[in-house]
Amino acid sequence: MDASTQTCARALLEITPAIVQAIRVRMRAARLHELSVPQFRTLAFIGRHPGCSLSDAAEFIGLTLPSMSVLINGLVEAGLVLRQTSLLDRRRVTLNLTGTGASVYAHALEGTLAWLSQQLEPLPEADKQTVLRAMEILRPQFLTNTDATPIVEATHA
Amino acid sequence: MDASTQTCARALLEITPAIVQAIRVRMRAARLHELSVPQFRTLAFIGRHPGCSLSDAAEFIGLTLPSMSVLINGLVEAGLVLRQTSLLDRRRVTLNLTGTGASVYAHALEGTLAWLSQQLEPLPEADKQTVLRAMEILRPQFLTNTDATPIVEATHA
DNA sequence: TATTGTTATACTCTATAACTATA
DNA sequence: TATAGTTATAGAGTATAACAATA
Repeated sequence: MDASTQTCARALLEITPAIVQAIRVRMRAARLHELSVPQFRTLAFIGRHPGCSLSDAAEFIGLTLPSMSVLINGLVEAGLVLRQTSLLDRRRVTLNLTGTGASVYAHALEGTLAWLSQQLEPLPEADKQTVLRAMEILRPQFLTNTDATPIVEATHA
Repeated sequence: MDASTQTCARALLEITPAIVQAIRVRMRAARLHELSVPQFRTLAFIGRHPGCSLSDAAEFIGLTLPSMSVLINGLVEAGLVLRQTSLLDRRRVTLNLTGTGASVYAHALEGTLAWLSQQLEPLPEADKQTVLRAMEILRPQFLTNTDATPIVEATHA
């Protein structure tokens, strides 16, 4: 293991949790949309993968199946997600955003992006490009399965 | 707000929570060191700022004072942190790592870094440099007060 | 028998509100 | 009166274990 890898890992371990904590604090403060970070990420995933299963979401988000089941339950009760038994395999569940879910997600995304953009705005253009490239580099290392889910039974009610 | 800022913000919002979730899962799986991500970050902060107060830690980590009080309580009970009343201002509390705390932190850091390095190792050298530079760019935007705490009453028992 | 998901239970994390002690 | 911290209480998030339904 070379030195640059270690240095890079150490920087990631120090900085990324601070960024996420800042996002969490901000999302909690903005009472407009009552979403936790995992709920937000789950809505995003379902939006990108209409008709996905519970397991798909759990694997992508990094939660156990029971935890995701509970999380989804909350989103269903809040009217943001539609959960239906799959017609092809009655063991499976089919997840879609409701109209409300899509708009709540869009609203939360907009608000969080606006705040995050404010934080980044003072940076020189070159720095923003560097950050963007870094994220693109890291994406495949940490986001598995981004587009592997078959799009079936999408209703997007 | 220009487009590159928005794009950059969107990428950060998508990728960093996934990285942190992966770190969380990994830290939980490695039962060697029973530390949550906030506990780990708090130990790191106290290690870098011996003799810091509860408020210092709370502000840096991004928790409320009661939440940090509870978190510290857990670390004290686990024998990782020494909490003493300040001699200069008896309202304040002075935090230091115990010997156990320092070694538990070092061990957790080592284990997590080893895993994280494995994830990064396949990347080309140039990409690692880009990621490292991105983290250095983001550090001052999201890590307040990194070195502002006066180092007093450090015992490091 | 294997797979998908849910329920039961418990523990951690975190917040707000109310309080104590010190300045 | 203001500040530093704790305690009380409650709610959300997550895990493991046990279960039910379907393939």
